[in-house]
This record gives sequence, structure tokens and C-alpha cells, in this order.
Amino acid sequence: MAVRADGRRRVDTRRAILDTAVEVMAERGVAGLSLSEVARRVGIKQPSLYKHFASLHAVYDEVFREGAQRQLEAVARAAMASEPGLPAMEAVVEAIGRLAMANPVVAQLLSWRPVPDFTPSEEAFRPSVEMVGIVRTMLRDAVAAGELDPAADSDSGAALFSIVVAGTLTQQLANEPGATYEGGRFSSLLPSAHAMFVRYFAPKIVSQAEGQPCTRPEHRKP
Amino acid sequence: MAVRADGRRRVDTRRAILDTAVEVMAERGVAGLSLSEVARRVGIKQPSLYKHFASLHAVYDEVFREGAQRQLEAVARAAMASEPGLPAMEAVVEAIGRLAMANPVVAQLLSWRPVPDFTPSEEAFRPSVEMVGIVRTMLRDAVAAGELDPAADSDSGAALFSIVVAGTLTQQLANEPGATYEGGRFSSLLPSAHAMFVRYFAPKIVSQAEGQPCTRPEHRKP
DNA sequence: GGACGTTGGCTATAGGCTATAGCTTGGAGG
DNA sequence: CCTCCAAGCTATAGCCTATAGCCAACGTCC
Repeated sequence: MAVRADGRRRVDTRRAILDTAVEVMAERGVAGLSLSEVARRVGIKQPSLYKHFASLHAVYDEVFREGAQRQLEAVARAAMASEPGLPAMEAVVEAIGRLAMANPVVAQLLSWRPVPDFTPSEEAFRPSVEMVGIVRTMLRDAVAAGELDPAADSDSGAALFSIVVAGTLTQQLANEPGATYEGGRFSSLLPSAHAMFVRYFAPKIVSQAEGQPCTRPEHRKP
Repeated sequence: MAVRADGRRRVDTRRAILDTAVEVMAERGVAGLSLSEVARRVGIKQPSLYKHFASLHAVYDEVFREGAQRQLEAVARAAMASEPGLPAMEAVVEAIGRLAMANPVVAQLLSWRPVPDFTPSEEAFRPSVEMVGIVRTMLRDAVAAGELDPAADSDSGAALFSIVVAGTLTQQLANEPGATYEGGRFSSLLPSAHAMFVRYFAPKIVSQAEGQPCTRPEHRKP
């Protein structure tokens, strides 16, 4: 394996390019990435960069893939760590929210299409597809546990779930990109947004075993 | 007023530039606008374009301003045409949805920040600010009519409303940009998304006058 | 131990973009 | 009739992506 004058190996340079790319995007906007600027910061000439990535889009694609992968892992971890059903859903929502606010650039790349002509490759997209599967499983679990109406475990249920979660985060990123998870005007509403979803799909038939027969179902304070 | 060789006047050229800009954005993505391409299509040389707009950002700004203005008008019209309260809210949500799907490019420019370094001028943003005012009024009306809990008429109520509406539309635009309002996987859920909001802020105290005292509030089928 | 292929740099360059400078021209208004 | 200026033009600087082609050093294999 070839070694650079300063002793850095290929993998390191590749890593440096990706990290610097995210850094540049953070400063100039996702669509404002410039390979020339990245090369300058990494300390190589711009054409040398093409030894590591075939094109600007290839850099975007790799940032997308790694971001999707990390998101998938965070979601899987959160889902594992909690009881199946609503607790898992809550944990997952929080995990996505925190990750998005910690990596706003990657979050934008994942949830919008901000770069002209760039659509992620199938390969880069795979983790996202897998994540949708996890979400569907969570919904099924919550339905099975009697915590949600069966209607929640459907395409439109999943779509509404993603509307609520992604909607909150994209509003946050568009309007107050620098905020923290707790401090953001929108991101701090993520639990409420999730509660909105849960209430909408509240099960219609209250179990006869629990609660008084003639009580209105609890209204959690909005 | 000077007249061009082909008889077009200044205003017409300006109009043509703006229309062509939207056209180019539709083809190449919002951030993919190129003044050179616009000039080519309008039939003038690229530097001549600077006689009408000071910069690329100025073109974006004007597209933003006009888009925000049209959105404001659509919202105001929809709100006027319906009973204050929930009917007006429903009408407004539908109006925003239809307008966004009919002008996806402008909708993206309004609700994301897709262009590096571009933030709309205060002037361009004014209609959007005014629109927030209308939304707040609608929420207040619905609370006054006893259709929503007082908690809905608050900053977080308004934020949740915009999460639900903008969230639905941005998911649609990001994932299926070409769809129609009715056909879109997400945009077709806009009424459900709105219902989600309404149910979340359902008034806690049911008027004693109406309904049986011991009935669970209706659960509209999700 | 030496020859050689591969890796990862480099320079030069083509062609696209925004933006500025400065020239030209024809119609409007005094 | 003459002047002025709006709105076109060419030329050019300086940024960008991407390609072509050169070269040094390292690892490998005979």
C-alpha cells in the first residue's frame, strides 16, 4: 500500500476527504460542497482527489451511505434497548432526532434532495430501506400490544409516522439549523409530534379488563 | 421606455427571466439554476441579464417573494371562503397543498433552504410572516368556537400545525416530486395529517349541552 | 537485489459558471 | 435636433468540475 510523503495512507486520505466534505457542507450549505475547497483543506491538489472518488456525486453518495448506515444503527440500537411497542417507538424517535441535530448536514442530505442531479445509489440507499422495515415492525408490535389501532400498521400509517418525524426535523433544520435537540423551536416538539401520531392511532376498543367502563380515554396534556 | 429589436420591453424581459428561471429549476433542481442557461433560453447574452437582476441571488429572491405572495393570497382566499374555525383550517391546508404540488420548485424554495448562501430578504419574506399571522388567527378562531383546546393557540400549536402541513408536503416533494396532489403517496394524506393535529388538540371539556354525558368522543376512522 | 506494476501524487488544460468593465445603439424627451 | 440612458453587446477575471498524461515511491516477485 502506497504511503504519502507525510506518511498518510490511502484510507486516511479518503477518510479526511469525507470528513472535510461534511465540514465544508456545514459551512456553505449541502449543495455548496466544492472539491477544490476540500482538496485545499486536506492538503492535496484538486485533481488528486479524483484518485479517491470518481466525481463530486461519488463523494455525496458516500456521505449519504455512511449517514444512512449510522442512522440505521442508531435506530436499531434504540429499538433493541426498549420494550417493543410504544416505548421502542419513543426511543427511536428520540434517537433519530438527536442524530439529526448532531449531524444537520447529513440529515439534510438524507431527507431532502438538495443537490441538483444527485440521487443516492441503490447501494447507498439500502440502509434507509432497511430502516423502513424496522419502523414497520415497530408499528406491528405496537398494534399487537394493543397500543395502536391496526390501521397504524399500513403504508399510510408508516407514511404519517415519517411525516411527523421528518417533518419536525426538516422544519427545524430549515428554520433554525444551528439549534440543539433540546433547544430547537421545532425539535423540542418531537415528543409532542410523536404523541400526536400515537393519539391519532389510539386503539378504538378499550380493553374491557382495564379501566372503568364509562370513562373517556385519557387526554395527555398537549 | 427602451424597446428591444424584437419589440420586447423591459418588463417583459424581466418576466421572461423569472419564468425561465423557474423552468430551469424545475429541470435541474432548485439549486441548479444557471443564469447562463436562462439567458440562452430568453435569447440574450448572459451579462445582459445583470441589467435586470443584480445577481443570481436576486433572481432567487424575486422568485421567493412572488411565491410567498401567491401563497399568502391563496391562504387568505381559502380562509375567507369558509366558516372560521375548522372549516377554514381545512380549506387553507388544501389550498397550500394544491399550490405546492402545482409549483413544486417554488414550494421547495419556500420551505427548505436549498441554495447555499441564499436567505430571502426581509422584503421577500414579508408575505410569509403575514401568513403565520393568518394561521394564528385561524387557530384562535377554532379555539373560540370550542373546536380546539386553548393550548392550540400558542407558539407550539402553530409550530405543530406547520410541522404537519409542511412535513407532509416536503416528504412528498423529496420522494415523489412529480406526483399530483391527489396521487401523491404523501400529499394524499394531507387531510389525515391535518386530522391528526385536530385530534391532538381536541377540546378537553365536552360542552354539556351536546351529546350524551357518558360517551367516548367520536374517533374518526384514521 | 533489482525490475516492474500500482498507487497517489503532480501540472496543464478544456469548458462551464458568476460577475464586472466598458463599448454601442436606438428611442424618448427636452 | 440633440442629448441621455436603458438595455443590449464583447472581453475578461476568477471560480468550479473533470480529464489527460507525467512521475516518484513503494511493494512484490523473480
